[in-house]
Amino acid sequence: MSTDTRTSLLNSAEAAARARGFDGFSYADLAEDVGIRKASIHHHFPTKAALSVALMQRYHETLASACAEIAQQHDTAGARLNALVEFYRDALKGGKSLCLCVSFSISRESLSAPVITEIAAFREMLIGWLSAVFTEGETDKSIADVQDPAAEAAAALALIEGAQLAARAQEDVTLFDTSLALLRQRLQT
Amino acid sequence: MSTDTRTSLLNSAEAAARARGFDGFSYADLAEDVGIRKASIHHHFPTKAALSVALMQRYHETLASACAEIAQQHDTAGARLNALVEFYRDALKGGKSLCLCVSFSISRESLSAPVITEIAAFREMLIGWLSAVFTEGETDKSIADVQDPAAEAAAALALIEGAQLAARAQEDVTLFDTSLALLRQRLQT
DNA sequence: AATTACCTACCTATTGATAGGTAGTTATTT
DNA sequence: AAATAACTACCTATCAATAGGTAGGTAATT
Repeated sequence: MSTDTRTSLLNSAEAAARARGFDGFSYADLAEDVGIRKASIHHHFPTKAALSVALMQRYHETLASACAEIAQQHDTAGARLNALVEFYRDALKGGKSLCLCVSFSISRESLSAPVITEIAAFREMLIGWLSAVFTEGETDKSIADVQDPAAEAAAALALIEGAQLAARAQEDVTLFDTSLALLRQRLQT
Repeated sequence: MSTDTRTSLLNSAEAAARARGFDGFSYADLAEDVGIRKASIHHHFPTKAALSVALMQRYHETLASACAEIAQQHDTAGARLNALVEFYRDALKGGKSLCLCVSFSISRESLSAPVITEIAAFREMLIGWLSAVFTEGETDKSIADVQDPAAEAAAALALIEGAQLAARAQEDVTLFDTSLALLRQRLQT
């Protein structure tokens, strides 16, 4: 069975939002991309606000799963953090796309309350995961010079998202790598 | 003499762009804010593209001046980097505003070529300044554990911009401070 | 006489959203 | 088994609001 329309719409909207931001894509864009009429999108998502909530929720779930899978596939903290960095690097799509959370944050004033709540929940999930990784990295010595895990987690997330932004600013993935060189150096994979 | 209209327009546009992104403000918004008619804006800036170029150029100059002033007012590298961090913290406006370069980067596809060039120039200026600061911090020992200055500069910029983004995502300045705690710890001010 | 800085009045294209209709499928009743 | 009812997934046509931009005029300054 091919992808159902609802999923196709979410896929198209996610790609558009991550490439152009919340105010940078329209129902007309999605309609053309998916191959149905603009008005028909409202059958699946009554408003753009509802669409963005669904988008953010799915993104949250996807990343929570990805984190869980990473934790399962790698047995040292250094390898896990490295895998998350790789995940974010792939998400860049060569400097053309950002983390959905980042591109939504810029248009914060255009977002509905549930989306804002969902963004906070997403960030807390990631910070929590990173915090656990740093705690573990201190124990298993697979991350060098670990300070307070909570501070490390907040800094790591800011660094990764900032590195994505650097790459996006000039559409050049190598800027992501340059920005993350020092963090990667600390990791034993 | 009160501020001339052109400057008022730039001020209003800069605040709007930093709070809502490039696609998040319109000539109608500016007109209302500044107190002239929408069509009159075209007298000062023929197109939105021209306005955004002027915006980015002025921003570049402002920050270059700010960096120069910081270098003049502080005599250790640690104090200088700390001052830049403070500058970016103030620019946050309590988590409601971002660095213009950051909010423009998200809407990269909506921007004209000259703006993209200007963004690159702006980033190179800042990276250069930071690089010099780290080199100096290694010499005067006012920044702890300095690795390769170029890598440190790229990481510091990503971290600062990422920290801004964290604060913007939840409209909470303390997230900026949490993200930057480890960097600040390294600085002797 | 030009130039500057605004104005009114308008234009076209696009935005998200609505109303109302039509096939085709599924479930319920007779 | 046939008829009815409801639902799903789309459609066309249209809406008011807003987008950036243009034409042409006016009043003041240089």
